[in-house]
Amino acid sequence: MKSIREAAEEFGVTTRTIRYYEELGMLKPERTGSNKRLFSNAEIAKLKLIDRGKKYGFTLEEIKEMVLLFDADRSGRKQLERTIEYGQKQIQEMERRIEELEKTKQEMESLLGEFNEKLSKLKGMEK
Amino acid sequence: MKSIREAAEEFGVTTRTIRYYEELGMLKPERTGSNKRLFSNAEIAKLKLIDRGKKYGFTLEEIKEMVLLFDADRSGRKQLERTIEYGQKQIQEMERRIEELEKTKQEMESLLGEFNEKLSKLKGMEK
DNA sequence: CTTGTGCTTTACGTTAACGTCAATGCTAGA
DNA sequence: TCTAGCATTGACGTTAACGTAAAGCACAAG
Repeated sequence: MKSIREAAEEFGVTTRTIRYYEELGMLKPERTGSNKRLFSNAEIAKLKLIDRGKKYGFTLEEIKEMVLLFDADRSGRKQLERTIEYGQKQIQEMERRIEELEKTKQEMESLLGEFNEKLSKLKGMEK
Repeated sequence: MKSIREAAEEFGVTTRTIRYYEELGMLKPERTGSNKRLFSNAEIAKLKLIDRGKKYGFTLEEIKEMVLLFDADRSGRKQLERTIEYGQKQIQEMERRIEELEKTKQEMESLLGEFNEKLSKLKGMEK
């Protein structure tokens, strides 16, 4: 069980940020007797998901949907099926993004290739 | 040469958005005699880069740096070297993001694997 | 010629994702 | 017991990335 400060430092965010995520319903930390937040392993795992999600440009609303996969009441079969279906959509979206990233990366690499050629020519000329 | 409207429609954004990118110095379209914007292939290529960049969460400021690789005055050797160096950094950053995306994707896949097991058990029980 | 349609700039409005500040409360240590 | 250092909940401020509205210019159709 970690305090809000420990959790915040682990992910390089402020405590305000963590409280904000709670406001949005993404986190549900327990409380101590004196009303202070306590973060279990499960809540820390959700923070990890949020951290990653932000880095590649999902909105908090989109991330929330993912996070809820960890929270969902999976007791019923119907609920379980819906969760799986939604999860698969998320995975497809990630695959799409990976492809686009690689496409752009390749474009930049070929652009840099051209620049390198130009540079070689310049080097050849100056001797 | 495309009009601002054609360019906007090609990327599913408004004309306001395109003017905003110009405000930020990311685009420099030519003008007609009556002061209307005209987008060459090079400007459209930059818009393509912006479009991609946004999709995986680079800020416009970050994207601007990339776009400037296309614009840079590459006449001098020093300038060319700097451009190449910067481009390589951008590529590394993309590689980092691709790795993270794949890591998260795998985590979600294993989570979904667990759910599928649970679902199988439920199905087994109900018969 | 004027009416409509689309472009122009200028300027203020909006939303997400926090930052910052104020007022208050617990609690460990001098 | 008092105070320093954390936590708490409001509440208002800020920035990026546009949206929206106003006022005017250009030009093709009727």
